[in-house]
Amino acid sequence: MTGGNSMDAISVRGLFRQYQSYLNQPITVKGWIRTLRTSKTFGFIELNDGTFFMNLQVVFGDNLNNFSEVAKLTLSSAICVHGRLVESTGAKQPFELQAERIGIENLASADYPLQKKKHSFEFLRTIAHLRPRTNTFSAVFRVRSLLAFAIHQFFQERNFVYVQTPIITGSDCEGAGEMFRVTTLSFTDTPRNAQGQTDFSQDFFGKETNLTVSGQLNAEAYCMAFRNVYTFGPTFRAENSNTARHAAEFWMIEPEMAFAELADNMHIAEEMLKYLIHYVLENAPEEMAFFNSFIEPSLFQRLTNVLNSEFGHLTYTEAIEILKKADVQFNYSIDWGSDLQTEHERYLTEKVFQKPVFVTDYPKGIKAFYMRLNDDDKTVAAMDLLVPGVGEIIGGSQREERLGYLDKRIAELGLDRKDYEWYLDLRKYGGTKHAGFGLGFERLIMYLTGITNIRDVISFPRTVKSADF
RNA sequence: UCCUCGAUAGCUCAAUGGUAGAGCAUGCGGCUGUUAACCGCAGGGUUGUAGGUUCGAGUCCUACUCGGGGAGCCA
Repeated sequence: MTGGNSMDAISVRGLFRQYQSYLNQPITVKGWIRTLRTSKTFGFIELNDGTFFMNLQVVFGDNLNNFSEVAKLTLSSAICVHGRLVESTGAKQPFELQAERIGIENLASADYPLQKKKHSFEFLRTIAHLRPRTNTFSAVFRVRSLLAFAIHQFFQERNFVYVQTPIITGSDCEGAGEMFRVTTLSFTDTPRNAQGQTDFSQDFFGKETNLTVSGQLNAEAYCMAFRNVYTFGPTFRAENSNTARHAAEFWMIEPEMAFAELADNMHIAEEMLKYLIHYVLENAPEEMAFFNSFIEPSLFQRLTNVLNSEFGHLTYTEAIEILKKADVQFNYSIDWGSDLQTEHERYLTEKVFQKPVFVTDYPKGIKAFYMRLNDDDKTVAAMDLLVPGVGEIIGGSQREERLGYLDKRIAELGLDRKDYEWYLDLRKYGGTKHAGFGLGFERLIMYLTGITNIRDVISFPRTVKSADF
């Protein structure tokens, strides 16, 4: 075989998964030097080939024709090792590669910024192009990849149809936050209409367009054709949010189910979260063990607790009663009608329930227009899933399927009915009960890994005042 | 956007208003089984930026920039 790809080399993952079958065999491995230790006539290399979280220990001696060169290899140099796999006498690994030839593919510059020590997450963010080579980020991004796959698998197993909704949206009616404008108009010579305003009729799409803040409304259209659908894609919010839980660009999963009510919605959300926890524990045991040891010491306990317990349920009104009786001094007052503050949510999920908890039936005044009005005429069939540590990880609702009610709600809020014509059509033509929710993909990763800053679960994070790399 | 803390060597951090240091990393040397190896020596600085106070500023004051934590908004 020609070329230098991994096709003709054994993967470190393969070795770790079944090293017995390679013992005392000659093998070739290609990878990067994570760390190297030498003595006068021998040395050790910890080699990472990208396929596995753990490193392969390579032992080399002065029988190598380029021993002195190898002994001076810098961290992150790329090498090709040919040798024999043997059982290790060291305590920390069951096997090691006794090198017979080491080819040097690239000698890394000595000023390689990652050292054999712990680095702060803040520093690593400044070298986001190199940080995937660290243990932590190697673990985070392999888990992220597995979770993305698991989400598809979860929904596909249940015959949900994956819908790719548009990233550029022409409707300004999604109401989920500030939007990023998409335009080809000149900023120095902006076309104006008779009123002196920007003339978007001359823009690329002939109208004002933005990056999507949610695929939900589009997903509802496909829901009414395929019954159960989900979206999984990037989402953009131009909010000036400076927190560890917000990014300007993030990924969201939005299932939407026809003939479903709020209870079905919560049921699938709980089932999904448990499925995903189970999946990563099963398929990324080394990575999860690393998180449990170095990122959040009680991670396994917490996740096991989630797997083994029923999620809590309470209505917004019940939550208000609990908070009023709470033996805690809150900074924000508790009044029926105002939204729950972070401190309230944390109290509920971390102190009262100590597990994920659904809060349902919020006052209509603090929720979106499309949520289904309850019979009390005061609350809507909304649900937020609060989890310890991260806060709100899921927000969803049963949608208002009754044309008259939706019409009335749009009028009440002073929205322009014209903008919702197609959305109202969905009710006109066979509209059924339906429900769905949005899951923040990064918040999910944070919850399952114990990483506390969203910037550390996105490859190249985009946040306020920061779009490097 | 608000509150709060911070910015000193490549990294992590010290330094009563009075000569800017250490550990790690890097370079060189030593070491026959290491595990963030170990031991010795060396190089490495416009103390975030711009002003100000002072005989003298890393240190005090003002503004700005960037970053951490918290809040709002949300996923």
